[in-house]
Amino acid sequence: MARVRISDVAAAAGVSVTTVSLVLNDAPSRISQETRERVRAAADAVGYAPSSLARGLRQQRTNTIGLISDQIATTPYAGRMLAGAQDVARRHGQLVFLVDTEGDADVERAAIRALAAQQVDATIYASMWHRVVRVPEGLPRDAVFLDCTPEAPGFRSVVPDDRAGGAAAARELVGAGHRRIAFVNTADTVDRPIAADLRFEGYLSVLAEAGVAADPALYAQGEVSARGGREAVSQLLDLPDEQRPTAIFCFNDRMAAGAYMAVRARGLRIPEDISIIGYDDQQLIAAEQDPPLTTVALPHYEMGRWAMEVALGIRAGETDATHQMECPVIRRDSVGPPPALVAKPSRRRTSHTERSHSATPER
Amino acid sequence: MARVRISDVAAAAGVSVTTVSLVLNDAPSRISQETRERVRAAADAVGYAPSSLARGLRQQRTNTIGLISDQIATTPYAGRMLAGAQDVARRHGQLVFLVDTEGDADVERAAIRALAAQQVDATIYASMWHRVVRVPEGLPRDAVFLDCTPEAPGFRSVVPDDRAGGAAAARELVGAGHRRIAFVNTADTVDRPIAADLRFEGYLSVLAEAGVAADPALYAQGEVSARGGREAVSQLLDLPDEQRPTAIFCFNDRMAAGAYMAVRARGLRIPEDISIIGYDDQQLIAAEQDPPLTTVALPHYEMGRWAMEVALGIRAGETDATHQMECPVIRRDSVGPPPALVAKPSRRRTSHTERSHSATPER
DNA sequence: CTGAAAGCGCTAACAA
DNA sequence: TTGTTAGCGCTTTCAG
Repeated sequence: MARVRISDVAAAAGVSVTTVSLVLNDAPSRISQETRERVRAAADAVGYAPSSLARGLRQQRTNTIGLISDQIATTPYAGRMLAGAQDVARRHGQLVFLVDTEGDADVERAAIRALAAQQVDATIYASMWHRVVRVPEGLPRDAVFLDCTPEAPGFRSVVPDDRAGGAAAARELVGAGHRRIAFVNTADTVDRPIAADLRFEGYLSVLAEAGVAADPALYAQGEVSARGGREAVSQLLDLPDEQRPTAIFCFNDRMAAGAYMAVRARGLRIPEDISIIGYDDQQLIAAEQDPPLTTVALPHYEMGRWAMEVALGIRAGETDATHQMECPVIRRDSVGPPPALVAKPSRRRTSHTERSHSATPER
Repeated sequence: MARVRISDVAAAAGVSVTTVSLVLNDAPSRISQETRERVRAAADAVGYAPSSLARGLRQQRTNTIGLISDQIATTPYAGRMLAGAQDVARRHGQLVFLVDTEGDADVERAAIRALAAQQVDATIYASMWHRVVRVPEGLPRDAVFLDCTPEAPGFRSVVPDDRAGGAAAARELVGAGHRRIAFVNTADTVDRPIAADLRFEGYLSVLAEAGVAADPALYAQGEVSARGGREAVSQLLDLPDEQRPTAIFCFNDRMAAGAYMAVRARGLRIPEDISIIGYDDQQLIAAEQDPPLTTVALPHYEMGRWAMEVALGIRAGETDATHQMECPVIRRDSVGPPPALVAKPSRRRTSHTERSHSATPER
C-alpha cells in the first residue's frame, strides 16, 4: 500500500493541504477550532504520518544530528557518552546518526561527507578516551568535540578535568593522613593519553600544597592493564620500609586491580596496610574489587549531554571554547588512614618474584 | 552561502541535469567519455555534494537503517553488537540511526514512529542481553531482532546459542577429566535471562553424555555479581571433601570473578586445586584475572553483522526465522585436570564466614 | 479564516 | 547521445 500523504488527509477532511499542514504543526493561524478537530480526526483516521524527508527538504532543517566516533564502545564505559547524547537528542525530537570510523581516516572522510549529504543540523565528534585529535578535513566549523580537544582552535569541546580529578584523588589520600603517596602511571608513549600528565600534575600540586616533597622513588610506570599495575606496584613495595608508600594512586582502575594483586601477594591488607585509589570508575572493576575500590569517576554521561546540548544550541551562552567537566571522587573502601608508625609489621616478602597464586599462605 | 545543486553543476559543465545525474550515479547510459569527464570536473570545481534528502524523497529509498536498542552499552561488551552492525552498514553505504529507548515503552513507540517518518529502509531491534521480548506495536514486519527472540512469530532474529555454549563449557571441563562439576547460576527470577536455563541445559546434556549423574548439591545460585558468585561458590566449597566440586562452571564472568575470590579465600589454587570456567568473555574481567579466565565468548560482533546483513537483504537465502550463533570457548589458564585423588590436601577452612581480606595468611 | 501554487533537490520516463 | 519535464511530500508565501 502506498504511503498516505498530506493530500489524503486534506481530502478526507474536506480542506486544503495548507490547512492540514497548519493544523498539524500548530502553526499560528486563524483556523477555526472546528476545522482543527476535523483535520486531526481525519489524520488519525487515515493513519497519516508526515514524511521527515519531504519536510527536511522543504525546510532545509532535518532534526537530525551526526555523531562520529573513533571507536564505539571499545572502552566499555564510553557507551555512557552515547547514552547522554542520545538522551538529550531524544528529548528534543532529534534523531542521531551514529557513525563509527574505527579510527580510519578514509572512513572518517566518507562519514563526514555522508552526514553532510544528509544535511544533519549539527555534528559531534567523539573520542572514546580523552586525547588531542587532528581536526578532520571537511568537518563543519560548528562541530562539537566530545572527550577530546581539537588541535586547531575555534571549536567547542568538552573534556574531563583530569587535572582537578588527579588533585581530588591525591587530596583524598592526603586528607586521610598519607604522606608517602605513590603515583602509578601509564607507560604509553605513542598516542599518549593527555590524562596521564594531567592527573600527575594534579597529584603534584596537591603534594606541594600539603608541603610534602615528591619522591621520585614513588613514581612508577607500567602498561595499562592489571598486569602492568601489578608489576609497577610490586616494585614500589620492594622499597625499604621507611620509603615504601602507604598509599598508591593508580592511573586507572585496571592498573589499580593489578595493585590489589601485588598488595595481596605480599600478604598486606587494603586499606589497613596500604590505601589504593584508582580512576575511571569502571563498574565492572572498581565496584567489584575486594574491598571495593575508591576511585575517581569520569563523567561520561554528563559530557555526552553537554556536547549534545551545545550542538543543539541550548547552552548558547556558556560556550567557552573548551569545557572542563568535574571528575568526582567515588568513595568506597580502599582508602583509610596510614598504618600507625609505631607498629611496623614487616610481613611482606623480600623475594622479588611473585608467584601467581601467591594468595596461598606461605609455609 | 547557498547549497550547490545539481543544476549548478549542469550549468558549469554546459550540459543538462539529467546528464549530470546519469554520470555521477554511474547509471548505464551512452554518455560520451568526454562529457563524463567534463561533468566530473565541473562537479569537483563547484564542490557539489548531492542531497540525500532529495534523492531519498524521489527514490523512496533512503539508504538509512534504524537501530532501536533498549539500553545502549549498559552491558559494556554489547557495544560490539553496534560495531558489527555499523560495520556492515558502512560498507554498504548505509547510515544508521541509533535510538536508545532506555526500555521505556513510550520512548519506543515514539522511536518507531520517528524512524518510519524518516523512511528508514530497514529496522533492527536490539536487546543488550539475550531474552524474549514483546514485539512493540508498529514495528515493521521485516524488522530484525538482535540478541533477543520476539514473542510473536514471523520475525527474523539472531541470538547466541547459549545451550551449545553451555555444553561447550561443560565439555571443556569433562574433557579435562572432571566429574564433579558444579554449576553456579543466576538467581534472577524477574525478567530472567533465558541464557540461564539454556546454559544449564547444555551443561546437563554433556554430563549425561559423559555418564555422570548430576548432583543437586553441585548446583548453586547467586546474584549476578562478584559478590553473588563468591557467596555461591563459598557454599560449594563447604561441601565435604568427597562431594566438593573439582570444577565450577559459572553463569558469567562476573560470577566467576567472585569464584576466584572464594577459592583464594580457602587458600586453594586455580587451576591446580579447582578449575573455573566463565561465560561472556568480558575482556576487562576474564583476561585480567589471575590466572586468566577460560570462558565462553558471546559473539556480539558477529550477531551485529548478521542482523545488519539480513536487514540489508544480503543473506536472503538463509533466513530461517531465528538464527543461533556459536559461542566459542576461549581457552586461558583457569582450567586444568582435577587434582590427583590420592593426595587430598585439606587446607581449606571450615568456618562459613569469609573475611574480606582473607588472602592474608592464617596464623 | 482558508486555498492555490511555487519550490526544496533530485531521478526517471519520455522526447529529441 | 543528451535534454525536458513531472513529481517525490511537504511548507510557506501570497491571494482571496
